[in-house]
Amino acid sequence: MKIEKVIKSETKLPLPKRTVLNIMYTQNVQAESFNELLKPYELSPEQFNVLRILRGQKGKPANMCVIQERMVAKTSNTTRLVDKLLLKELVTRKVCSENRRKMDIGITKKGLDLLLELDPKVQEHETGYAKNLNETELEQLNLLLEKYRGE
Amino acid sequence: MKIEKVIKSETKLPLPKRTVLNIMYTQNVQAESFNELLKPYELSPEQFNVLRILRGQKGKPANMCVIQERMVAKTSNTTRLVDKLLLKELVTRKVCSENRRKMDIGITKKGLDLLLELDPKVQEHETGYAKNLNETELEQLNLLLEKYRGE
DNA sequence: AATTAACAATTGTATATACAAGTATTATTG
DNA sequence: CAATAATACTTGTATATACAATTGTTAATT
Repeated sequence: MKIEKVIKSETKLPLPKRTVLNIMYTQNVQAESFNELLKPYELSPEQFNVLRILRGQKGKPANMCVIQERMVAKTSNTTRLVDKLLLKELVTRKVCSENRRKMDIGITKKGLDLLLELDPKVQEHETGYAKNLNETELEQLNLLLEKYRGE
Repeated sequence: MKIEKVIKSETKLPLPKRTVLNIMYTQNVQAESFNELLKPYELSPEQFNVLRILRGQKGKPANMCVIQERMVAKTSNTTRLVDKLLLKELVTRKVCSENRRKMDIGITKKGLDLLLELDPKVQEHETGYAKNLNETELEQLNLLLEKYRGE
């Protein structure tokens, strides 16, 4: 669906505005379907993200600031995110022995099992969109987005 | 900046996941800078969006459901958004005479003036990103995003 | 015409997020 | 080595958002 149709605009938008909206809307669509996927598991996307970061640590616990810097959307409240995961017994938290200001956050067996269960569904979500483009187009899209951000 | 660097991943991500994250991150970057732009005016992006929709009506008032369907992110609470704008006297609200279930929302002079003041800054924000790509690339990006959504 | 269904908007509530201030610990510096 | 600064995390508070339930109004059905 063209973006003009999404926002019910009769006139064709100027290209810069069109692009801004297209990116915004695409992310919205993507996020929404991801949310649906997670809903039965009562995980928010951010909580899922934290779990995946922890698994990526391969046993080595992560500090709060490490988690924070690895998240796509740098949320301002990792503490409360981890609180929620603790309640569900998906992670562990203890004071870091080397630096008592820091916290060691680890993922539990239950957390790993949950991720394992989610893996195929997440994969499906990702490839579901990706299959709409061929490999060259996907590479192109990634390239254009990076260039667009201008970093 | 490559997306792997953003999330501090040492290994190259598979293309589908890479794309999902790239879209998410690009939207984040864009949204953040737009937020910065609006902050001095104490407007949230959603509030701004509503104002712009109302201006687009060219005098003709809009009902709640019209506003809702024109928003990029279909928020679940247009009422409270409009409440906020009312408090700032940027919009008016009265019961629709033809159908008393509906509300007629209009933009005030003050609202129009605010938009007028914002226009150049918003334009700058949009073209700021757009100038990182040439016109062909921009068209390409829009096309790929639409195709990616697969609608 | 009375009853039921559908529609448009609002309100309640629980949860999430943003931002600032606070606490505890470690590092720096005069 | 005491004082100050910096770091890592937590907490408070105000606002935002999601979702369900509610209210008031109009349309459809019997």
